[in-house]
Amino acid sequence: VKETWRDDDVLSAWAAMLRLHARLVPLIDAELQRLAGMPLAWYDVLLELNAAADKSLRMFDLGEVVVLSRTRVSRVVDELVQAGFVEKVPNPDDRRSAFAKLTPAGTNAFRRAAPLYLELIRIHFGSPLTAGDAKTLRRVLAKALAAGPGDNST
Amino acid sequence: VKETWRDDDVLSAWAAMLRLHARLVPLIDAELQRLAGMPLAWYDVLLELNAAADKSLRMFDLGEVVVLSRTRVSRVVDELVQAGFVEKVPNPDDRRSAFAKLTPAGTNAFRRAAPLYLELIRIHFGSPLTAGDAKTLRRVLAKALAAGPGDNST
DNA sequence: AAAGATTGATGCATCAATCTTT
DNA sequence: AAAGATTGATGCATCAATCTTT
Repeated sequence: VKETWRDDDVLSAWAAMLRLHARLVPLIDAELQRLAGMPLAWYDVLLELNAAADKSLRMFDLGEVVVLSRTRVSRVVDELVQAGFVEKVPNPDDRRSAFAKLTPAGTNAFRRAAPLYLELIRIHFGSPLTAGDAKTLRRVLAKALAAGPGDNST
Repeated sequence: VKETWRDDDVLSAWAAMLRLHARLVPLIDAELQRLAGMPLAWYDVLLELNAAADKSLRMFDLGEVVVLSRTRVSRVVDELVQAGFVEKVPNPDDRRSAFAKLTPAGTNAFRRAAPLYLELIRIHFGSPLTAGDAKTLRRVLAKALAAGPGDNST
């Protein structure tokens, strides 16, 4: 194995990421629940739908873009439909599939939650970092991420 | 709120971390299971016990140091006792508490698993990164982590 | 009463099976 | 048969209650 970096750095970075994630995700989730009345999974779906053309996405595509398993997306969208934030729209071009589409209530809920979410990330994740740290972190994590699928493990 | 960094960078870094974690952790866990016959949670506990003085740690301290909830530690250590990798040792100084201690079999299991684990981290996490990337990532994540508890949210 | 730890009950995420349409 | 999606069953993680010792 040819190595271009020291093992220690890669390993420590990995360990630090695991610990940081384990601390921050439950914290942010609980705080978002408290302040905005919705879990992180809801926010994630609302965010992606809000950014999408026509505020709607096929269930399949939503599964690709969101940090949830494709199966989980079905459950979460169900919850959001119950809450009145999303509606299911049949796809006229392919009747196997369906769109999830943000309702006006869903758009409002997202707009109310967004600044609270941003504030939580700033405080809990961003505040110990300098401008350069944040920029660098973004760049390196994006690079690691880009190497991703197309990944043929095994 | 005084800001020293651009929101975009912090937010993108956060999103990238969520996505990278969501992709890598299940992958590493499955691969470690396949190659070494143990889940990540076992490895984590074995690693910490192996590094500890006398290869043993109070359950409480193990909970602090490991990426698992204190409750979960009880379950995982139970599994490891069943597997013969860990034994429970009463604490003579305080009979409320107990030590988890690595058995010789546990030490061997850890020694066999460690190079496989390292290789998985190198391949899936480290390979897209340069030496500088890894070093920087380590530094910045460690900084974010250090800011952590002592954290008075709410 | 608080610290250290475990455990029954619950809730959440995933897997495999299933359904419909292409 | 494969694509898109859902759902019943299962397995894992957490919460709250509990137990023992300090």
